[in-house]
Amino acid sequence: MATIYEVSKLAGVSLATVSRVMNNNARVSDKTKQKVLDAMAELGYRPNSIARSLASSRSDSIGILVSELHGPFFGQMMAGIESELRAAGKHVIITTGHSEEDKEKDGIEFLISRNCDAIIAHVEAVSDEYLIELNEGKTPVYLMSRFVEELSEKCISLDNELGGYLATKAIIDNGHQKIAYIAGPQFKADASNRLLGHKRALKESNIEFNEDLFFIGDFKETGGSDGLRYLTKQNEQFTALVCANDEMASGAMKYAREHGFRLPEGLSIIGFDNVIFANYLYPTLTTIDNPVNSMGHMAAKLVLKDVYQKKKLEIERVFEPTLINRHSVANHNN
Amino acid sequence: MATIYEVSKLAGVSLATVSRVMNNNARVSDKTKQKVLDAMAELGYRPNSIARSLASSRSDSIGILVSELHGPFFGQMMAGIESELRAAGKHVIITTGHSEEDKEKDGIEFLISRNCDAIIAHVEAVSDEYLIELNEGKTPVYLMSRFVEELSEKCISLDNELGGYLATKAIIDNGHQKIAYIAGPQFKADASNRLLGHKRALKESNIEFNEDLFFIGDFKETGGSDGLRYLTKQNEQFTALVCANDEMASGAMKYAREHGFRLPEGLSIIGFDNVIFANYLYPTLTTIDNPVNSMGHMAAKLVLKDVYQKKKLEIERVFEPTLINRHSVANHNN
DNA sequence: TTGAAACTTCGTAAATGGTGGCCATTAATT
DNA sequence: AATTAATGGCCACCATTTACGAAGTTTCAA
Repeated sequence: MATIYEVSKLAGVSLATVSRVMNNNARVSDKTKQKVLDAMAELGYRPNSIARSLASSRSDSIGILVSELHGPFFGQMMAGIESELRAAGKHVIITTGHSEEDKEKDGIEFLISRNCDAIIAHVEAVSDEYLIELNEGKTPVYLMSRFVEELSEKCISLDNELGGYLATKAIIDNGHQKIAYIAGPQFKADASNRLLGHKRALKESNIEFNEDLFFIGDFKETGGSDGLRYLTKQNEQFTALVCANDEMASGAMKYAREHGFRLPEGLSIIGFDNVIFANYLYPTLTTIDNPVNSMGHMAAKLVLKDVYQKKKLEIERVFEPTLINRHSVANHNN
Repeated sequence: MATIYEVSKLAGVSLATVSRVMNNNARVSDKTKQKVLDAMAELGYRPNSIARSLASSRSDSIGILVSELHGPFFGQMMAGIESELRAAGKHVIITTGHSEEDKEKDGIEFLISRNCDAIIAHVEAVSDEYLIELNEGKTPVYLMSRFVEELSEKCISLDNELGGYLATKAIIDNGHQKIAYIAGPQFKADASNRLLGHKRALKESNIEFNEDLFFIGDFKETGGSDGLRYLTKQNEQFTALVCANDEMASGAMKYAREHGFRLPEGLSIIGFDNVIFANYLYPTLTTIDNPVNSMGHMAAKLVLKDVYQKKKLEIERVFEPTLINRHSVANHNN
């Protein structure tokens, strides 16, 4: 690969001038500029971004840490971040944390060691303290779907409590009283906040929270099927099932259909997240919209504003979930 | 952040010795080694992988280029690659090409400029010639889901023609004769090969390919719904619809249900890819399994073998698709 | 017992491919 | 002639790797 040195030689200018042309941060006459560009083209020169980054301690790349690379949730999130940043000429370096503390830390340290200009992380296993300390380092860290008081300026989050409330409220408004709940892993803040919202909605309608109608799943399809199997064995009737995410809802729907429930007449189900395929399930899934893609865009904008000094960007840090009515909830009123 | 220099000072040894301890590629006495390790721990030292990469022109990271970050297909692919590489202590840098030539090239050049030790790319828009030339550079490039004769050693691909054949064959075996086809964008090799397979199956059963029962979609849900709308307006009867991927199949199913088709009695639909949610559609989607996750693992193994000299890995370069029978195809025999 | 060969262990310094500050030089403008 | 714009030339610097070679230590045959 050609180096800047060869370019300068071919163009008959100095190293500094080539660097100036590349970064166009200093005045260079059009004529010399053209000579340099021609030389670059002729040599097929591509700046070595590693060397560049080492010398300037910038990298024009942003690290992203997600729990998993697959699944509709993270896909939408990454896509949102990437498209916004790419439009601004920045690149993205993605790695995973698998919701395990060690791996999350490892991933973050990798991103830091790659001189990322900023990190956007969706972390679930590391502590708030760790994140606070991390933020004192030279690489700013932004958090997706997590709210840490001390870092409130750097969090893009969803009001999960409100979402949990809206889901259960929608069920209650349709006349249900016996309501089961399949939660997500409680160490995840999203999951525990959704549960809080669920409890608030119950309380507001004077429905008692019933431990026998409660199951903690894994946020995957199996969590939904396992959960529903467990719940049906508790000798407690219920007409509706609130699932803490759509994947568990789809698992529950499948299990329900295979075990003779009529949907939604026999069992109403509501999900959370409004992932793409919620609209393709049968019956189409009533759920709570989680605007992850927009949140990804917003996180990227926040980085552009803070780190790259793009001034006039409007930042919105807390997103509100909304109810998406489809056909998986039956009306039991009248 | 502490540097190697500070570590060497604290440990009372030279820079080189610290480097040796880090890479343990040269003999260092246990005593000095311990001193160095202690100093590292005390300073919380983390090697700067950028500097390291510049000096050694290795990076222990592999570039991945996918078309999109979202969607079940790429998610599974990335996850497969990443988990295999991570287990080997390598990191992954992901970027996107959006199926556009410029962006794909840009992405590849970014990865090269980041000193990736290898690139695993799922590219659709760039030409074979470009890829061949690319491979003469110092960064080896591996191709996912694409077969280029000259680079056959570096391609992990699916026999899409066979898959296309199997799908249509399955439909024909169920007694269908009037078969519509919604293809993917024909500049994508996957899509055009699947179509070839479809035509082969038709020919084998002496069914003529009918232009009025053919639509080119975008590989997304809209492609399926738009396609089915178009097809129903052609005044040609058909009892089965072959879709070149599951997402279009789901779009078609939705459109069909909304327009009064009974599934699968009124219209049989088969997909391709066997993405996660195919199993959650209603009716569950009969489709062709595309083992992307395994292919991702295999691509990673290939890199480990070629680039990092892990010898005893078994490599399988061409994967065979298989038919997954579920409930979206009705039997019209007898 | 001894001394040279062989091997360990570790330091020095160059190299990696750029950035960016400073000052000097040259050319164009006023 | 003085000012200003457009370069060139130099050099320190970024954090690390790695050839080279200099000590120090072992081994072993004479």
